[in-house]
Amino acid sequence: MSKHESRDTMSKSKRLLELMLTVNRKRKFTVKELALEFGVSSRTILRDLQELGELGVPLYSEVGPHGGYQVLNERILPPIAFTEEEAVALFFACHALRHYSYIPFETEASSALGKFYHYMSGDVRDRIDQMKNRVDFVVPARQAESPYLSVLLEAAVMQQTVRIGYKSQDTLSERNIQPIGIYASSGLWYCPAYCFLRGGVRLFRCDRIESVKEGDPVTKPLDLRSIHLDNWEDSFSDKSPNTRCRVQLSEEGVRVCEAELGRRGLLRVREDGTGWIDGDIPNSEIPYFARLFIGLGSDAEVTEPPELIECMRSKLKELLAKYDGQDQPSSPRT
Amino acid sequence: MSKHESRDTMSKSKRLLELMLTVNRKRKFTVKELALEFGVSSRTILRDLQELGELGVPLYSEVGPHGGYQVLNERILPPIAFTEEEAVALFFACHALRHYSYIPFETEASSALGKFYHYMSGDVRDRIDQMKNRVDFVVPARQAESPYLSVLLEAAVMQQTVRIGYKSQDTLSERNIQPIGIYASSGLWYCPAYCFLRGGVRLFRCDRIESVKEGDPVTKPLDLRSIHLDNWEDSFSDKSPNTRCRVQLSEEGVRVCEAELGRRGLLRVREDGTGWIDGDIPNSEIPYFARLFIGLGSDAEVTEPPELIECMRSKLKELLAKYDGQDQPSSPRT
DNA sequence: TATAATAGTGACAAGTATTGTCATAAAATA
DNA sequence: TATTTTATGACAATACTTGTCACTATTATA
Repeated sequence: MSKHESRDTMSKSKRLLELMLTVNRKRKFTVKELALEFGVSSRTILRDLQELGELGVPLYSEVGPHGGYQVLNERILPPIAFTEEEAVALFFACHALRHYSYIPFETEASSALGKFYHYMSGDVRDRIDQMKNRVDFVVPARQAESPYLSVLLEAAVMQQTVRIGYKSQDTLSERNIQPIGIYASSGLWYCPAYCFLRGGVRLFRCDRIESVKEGDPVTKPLDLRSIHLDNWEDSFSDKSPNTRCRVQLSEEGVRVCEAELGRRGLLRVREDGTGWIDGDIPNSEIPYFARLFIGLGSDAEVTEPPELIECMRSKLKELLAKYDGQDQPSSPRT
Repeated sequence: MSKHESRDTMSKSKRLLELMLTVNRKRKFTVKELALEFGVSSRTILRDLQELGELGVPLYSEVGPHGGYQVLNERILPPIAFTEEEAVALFFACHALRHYSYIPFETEASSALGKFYHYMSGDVRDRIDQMKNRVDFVVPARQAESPYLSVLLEAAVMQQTVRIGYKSQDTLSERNIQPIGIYASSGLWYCPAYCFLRGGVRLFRCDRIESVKEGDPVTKPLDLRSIHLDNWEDSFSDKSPNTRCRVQLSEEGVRVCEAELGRRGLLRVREDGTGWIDGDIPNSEIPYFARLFIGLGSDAEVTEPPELIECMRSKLKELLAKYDGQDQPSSPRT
């Protein structure tokens, strides 16, 4: 049963196009195979393949048993109809990626970008040239080193465990984890993962991962296929002791908190743009929140918990002591 | 002089491919025109065009003088060879755009994304499916409204002036500006522009632009073609009174400051990851910097200017008063 | 080493598709 | 109405495509 309409009465041009799609679907194939599928002789397929090669499809062949044709490395995308707006959007999406010094794809997107650009028709290209340095998506310039992104992503996709060396507050520890995924936020890469050391889901900062080895063969991977970036937080932070936290926020406060803890689902926003935080936070994060709300100044008003307020108070005192009654630093750095 | 090699001895298949490119370059054309260009008869071109139509190129024709063929709306990109890695990178670049609720392109990138996805061969698609919710580029979730992005961008590209209503610190003012470009940073859109009211380059936050009208016909556009996103800061902040600012930063402090003021060129980084700030800041921004460095706590150590330290001190005292000796808010909000 | 599987080339005849020409129609425009 | 343009049909000449056959070369494997 042929998937293609009337493959027996197909014109050469159409056959070539279909052939292009077919050889890209199956990367490896023999002449006879295609001849049967298309209902033409092997000789014809051979001629067609040669023509495809001249047209730019990178074909490679090997003779002998288990030999055959292969599409080298690259795939040909069939002709795609893009509107001008779409092409432009696509271009700038890729363009934005150039800000990331570390991305989990081995090939740089810039080569794809170049091809795209090269094949676009004249006036779209002109438009892009004009817009090129008039619109941008900025991410923080210098980013912490994260050389293991592709390994972590691969492990997440393949449901495998890896053994990482992780530096948290000057403590270097080694543990088996099974990554759930990776994401970039404010210039840093994060990796939520099941941690076999702690027996639960934890969030790791990729720049603090100092080494990645193959997973311990003893620790069997779990089935975490149903846990991914959109829902991993449900399985997170249920273990450590929590405290209820409530904070009133001004419009500006809402904006900052969205940037900082958008993914945690603690934040509620009123219609007028102001909002509040109400939810449980792990005790271990109290210092982090204290710093956040101090930075917000009058745009945040913490009402709970007392521990957080106390922590803020002590930090404030410390800072005040540092800057009070002096215009020179108390302990200059080297 | 034909751009194409041996157009007179071209096989039909090749001619069709070239034709596809040609009709997409010139969006409007007549049959006779193409016949001459390709060195074949009009009848042949007519037949070819019909075939192109059947192959999916959206052609439209009108008879009569000034009639002719048109490619409707969409462009066909010629077949492009992408490596698997490239295709994946391209996909995720577009995927990342979905976080932006406001982008300056009228068409959503998602439609381009859909087409891309649709035409990709099976196993690349599988790979993308598996990676889809395992890797992400996060930008702050809810973003301030910025409905005028495309107008501003258009004005920047076209070197035109626009008249905006701008809200800065509760003051609503109207002024003519000539946009230099737009960029997104930490969830907000910014628009550097020449401000005819202030007579210099200023930075505007797009969510504070309340209205955009056509530029005043009296204010003639300047030639700002040589000024764009990569260099506009050179023409910026030379007018307002500045003060030298010096701050020592820990590793963490460097990271935050890079995110906040990466584009200003004030920041220097040492090899060990720590760094310092040394440069002129406008006096008007002292409150902003005060808040920033208070938020950084012990990760920042301000040494200059005294005004900034004084500002921080007063803010600290205010905050301390707010949170001192109370566990309930002093003035609960409604 | 022999065998089978595979690509690759060349020649040729039969068949098929492509092309140009001519005729004609229809629509739009000036 | 004359002109420009798309659009369609018929037909013959030509060019291309295809299958078959014969043959070579390479490689893995029995």
